[in-house]
Amino acid sequence: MKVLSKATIYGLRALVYLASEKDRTGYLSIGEISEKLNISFHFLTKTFQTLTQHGILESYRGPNGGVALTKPADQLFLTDIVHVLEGADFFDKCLLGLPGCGVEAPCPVHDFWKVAKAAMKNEFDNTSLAELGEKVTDDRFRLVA
Amino acid sequence: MKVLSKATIYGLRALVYLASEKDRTGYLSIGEISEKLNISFHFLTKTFQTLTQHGILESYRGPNGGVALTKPADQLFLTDIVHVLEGADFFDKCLLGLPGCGVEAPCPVHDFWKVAKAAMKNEFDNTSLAELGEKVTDDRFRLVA
DNA sequence: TAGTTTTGGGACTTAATTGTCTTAAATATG
DNA sequence: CATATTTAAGACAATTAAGTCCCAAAACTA
Ligand code: FES
Ligand code: FES
Repeated sequence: MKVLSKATIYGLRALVYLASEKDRTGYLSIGEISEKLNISFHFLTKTFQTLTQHGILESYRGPNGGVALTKPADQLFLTDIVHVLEGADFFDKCLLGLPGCGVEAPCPVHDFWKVAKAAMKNEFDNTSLAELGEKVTDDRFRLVA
Repeated sequence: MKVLSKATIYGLRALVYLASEKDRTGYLSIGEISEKLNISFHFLTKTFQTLTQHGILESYRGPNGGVALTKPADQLFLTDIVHVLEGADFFDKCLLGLPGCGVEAPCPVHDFWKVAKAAMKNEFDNTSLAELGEKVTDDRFRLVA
């Protein structure tokens, strides 16, 4: 069950890492993050550019530059990130790929899919980067294979 | 939120169509199904071959040939189809793409993802093609755009 | 048997995703 | 000002997913 693209997965892992290092002041370089998380530097850079353009991250160039969250991690939720990286219609898709789920006539799996989607959206809406970052800081949860 | 591949989506739509036409005896041709559902004939044929090879469908060649469910539609569940078309590990994937979800150390979203996955698996386990086919027969649910 | 219909299987093409690389722009330091 | 560091931007390559096509094999019809 592949729900998220690689770009989103890497972006999310990197953002959680950023949140988990909240004690460190200033910017964290993409080089460090990609190395620690074992993600391709260039690929992560592209994803981070998207996040910067959409106001999730701010970036700074040059020595001691890098990226930082634009807001406190407890004000950034999974839904925010997923909407940027997967599109605003992320939670509006028909399980059978038909257009207009919830708008046009439902497909035969709509009844339960609607419920499943709503439950997932609710979790994404209420899960902050801060919450996830703490779990990593506490070291009982992994961010890398 | 793209959960299923096109092959699975088409296969599923076609199987539900098959279940919805349960009054018709004998085989239904792939040509008819692909036409009614607006699916590429050749692409659907490939997916049907996979389903035939895995005992979900039986096929018959020649005039009046086609495909038919191997079992009554109330004995075929979404999980069966998805396991054939998406792989046996469909419900065992980490949301963040890490290997060994539920086996190795959990990632920070594991707690809620585990629950969401289990809920979905439960629905897939208990939803039969018969149930979905009926909804289509009753004509309040669509299988095509 | 010849011809038609239908699935089977594989080669092939196209499109999307994923990953790599190169160069430019901004910033800091000496 | 020259050089090093770091993100920005986009070209390019590799891989995977999606879709098309051709011909063989099986079965029926006449
Ligand atoms: S219409 Fe298919 S899930 Fe809503
Ligand atoms: S380990 Fe990531 S969801 Fe289970």
